[in-house]
Amino acid sequence: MKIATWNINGVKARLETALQWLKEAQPDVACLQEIKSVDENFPRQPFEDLGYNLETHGQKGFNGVALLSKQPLEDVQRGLPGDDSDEQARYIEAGVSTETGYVRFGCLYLPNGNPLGTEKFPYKLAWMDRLIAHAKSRLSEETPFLLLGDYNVIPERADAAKPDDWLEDALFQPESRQKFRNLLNMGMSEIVRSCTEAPETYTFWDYQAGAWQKNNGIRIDHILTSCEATDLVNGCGIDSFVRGWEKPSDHVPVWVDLAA
DNA sequence: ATGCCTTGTCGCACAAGA
Repeated sequence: MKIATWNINGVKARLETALQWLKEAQPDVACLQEIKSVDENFPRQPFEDLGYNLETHGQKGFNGVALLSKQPLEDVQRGLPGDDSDEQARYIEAGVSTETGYVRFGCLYLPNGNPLGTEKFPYKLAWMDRLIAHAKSRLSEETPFLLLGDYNVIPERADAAKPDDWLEDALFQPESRQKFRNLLNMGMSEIVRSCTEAPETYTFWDYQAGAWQKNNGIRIDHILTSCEATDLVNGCGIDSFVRGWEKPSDHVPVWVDLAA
């Protein structure tokens, strides 16, 4: 099965682009971020017409995540545990039954954290602590589990075309990168890096200053897998061609193919 | 050094993104 993640930057603005990509890429599961829609206004019908089951966790104007799946979505969980006062819609999790068992996946939109010096950066770090705690709980189940999404973290210098431009940015702070590594040190695998060592592998290009044309990108959309999920990985990819389409998102889809 | 674009909200500009 093919599981993809994509920050679409607005489901209404991206509707035709998203449908076109789904028809071409044919993911079994798609994790969408930044839907920027409340649940009741999400354009469900065109996705359902393509054969997808759909679960959303939205809010007005900003953020918002959604899951699409050709198989029924089971045990849907909205919101990241650990802070009942957090009203930002940034996490949704569910599972699907396959011929070989059960695969569970979390779709995340990790806080940006900029600008530094405001309450936004500690919110990002606290959110990452909650993600680490939740991952620890899920990993203890010793079943195939994936965390896919827009992490808003540049893990290494090689993950930015111009790493020095990001030194004062929340995406590349030592604290952000350390907490990302904490997830890996718990035993999760970062799939794209383990599938390819190709240089200039990015998932985001700013709309401004011709970043796409200059390939001035960063790699911030990631797929992390539990050991049990890592064992199932057949391959992965980045659909960077979507960035060259009309009316693109500034992010592109990233996917993993599982023997499940 | 700043803005460069884009989206959504709602108003005819602004916040937020990264």
